[in-house]
Amino acid sequence: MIALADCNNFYASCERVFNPGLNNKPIVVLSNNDGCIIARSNEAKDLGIKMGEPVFKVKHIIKENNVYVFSTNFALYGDMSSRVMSLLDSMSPEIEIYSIDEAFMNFNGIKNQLRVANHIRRTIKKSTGIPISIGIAKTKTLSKVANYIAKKQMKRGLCLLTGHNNILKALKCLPVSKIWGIGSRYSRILNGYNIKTAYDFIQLNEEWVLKKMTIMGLRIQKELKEIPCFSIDTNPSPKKNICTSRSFDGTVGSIQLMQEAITTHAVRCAEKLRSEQSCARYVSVILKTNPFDTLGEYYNGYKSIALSIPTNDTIEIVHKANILLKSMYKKGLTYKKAGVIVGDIISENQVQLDLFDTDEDHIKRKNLYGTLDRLNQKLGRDKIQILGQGTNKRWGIKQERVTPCYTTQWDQLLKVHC
DNA sequence: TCTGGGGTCCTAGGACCC
DNA sequence: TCTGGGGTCCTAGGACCC
Repeated sequence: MIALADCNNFYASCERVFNPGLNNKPIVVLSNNDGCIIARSNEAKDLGIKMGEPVFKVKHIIKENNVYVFSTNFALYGDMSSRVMSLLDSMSPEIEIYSIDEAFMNFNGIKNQLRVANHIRRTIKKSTGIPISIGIAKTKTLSKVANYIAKKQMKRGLCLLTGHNNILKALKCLPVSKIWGIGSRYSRILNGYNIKTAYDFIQLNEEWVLKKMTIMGLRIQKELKEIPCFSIDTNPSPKKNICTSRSFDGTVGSIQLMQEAITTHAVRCAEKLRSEQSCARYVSVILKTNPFDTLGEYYNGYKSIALSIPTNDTIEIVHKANILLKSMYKKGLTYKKAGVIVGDIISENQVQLDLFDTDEDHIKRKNLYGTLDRLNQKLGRDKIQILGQGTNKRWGIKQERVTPCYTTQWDQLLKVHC
């Protein structure tokens, strides 16, 4: 059995912890630049304020009802999250932290599951001030359903969803759009076939689901039919890419301002890489014009570039990001959003060393063979050899292929090579 | 006037190799 | 000169989540 613990209205609840006078009052938390609503207390939900709605559309509701408005404070939310998660961890044999405010717990073999869940709930509330709901069921997707019921019906924030008939009954009341993994797009498609509820969805032919909704859709369907397809991942794999991006407070046209933004984001990416003790093999820059400006040209640029060596070095990442920016930037356009992605992330102490170069003259200048000699000397063994030349398919550049080399002496290698 | 940020997974199709 | 198919890697884009 799987239990899903989900903090209620997490960001709003965090603000309340430090200001109990806000209890029972409507609260909203806003996104960057105070543009969108990203969290609401129950009172704010009751006023009809929707998730993700732009603030200007609900300004009148906020004013008329004295809704308390907060800008995001991610340092606070992150800290509160760690406290909640470490408590959950201490009370459960296995947990998977799924997001800032959610965790799956392995409840296999636990007797009196509702009583245990209730104990967890009360402990979290007492120790952190954060209210949580817990849904328990046989699969992850069903535990999501159980959690939805726990919140909806205010059953003390608990729901144990077992028994075939009970499950079917619950699925009959659940709109397809509320199923975990089925978003607005698939909901619209399913509704078009008159599939309105989760119950309707599980009646569908499996081949049809596979064809229309890929393997993910089929797994979701099986999970709703009590066949587990997603297991608890207690040791999540490291990130595959890291992104830092922001919308501007308005639009930006000048290349200088864009460079400042890209540089800031690139620096942040490098910091995140180092804090994870990782290196990235490519840098991407994203530029977006204002998608709501129907008159302007919509340009969603996305480009990548190989780094000569996997790196987490700030200077190198900033440099590459700015080169990309210059190649993508179009004069005359104004941009609404800019970002930097670093990807193909590998662990810092398990670096596969490839030597790339963009043209043969450059290789000669850098004296690749000399570099290799020094590298091999440094490593204390004659291990890295040039295997041949070729065009790197991924990046479309000429490349000297060398023996892959896994090393923990990353700092030294960088110093020697650069 | 004002519309979030940070991720993951899957697939189709092209390029390339043998 | 023309012709083939399977496997794999890679990219772009779509869909989703919180």
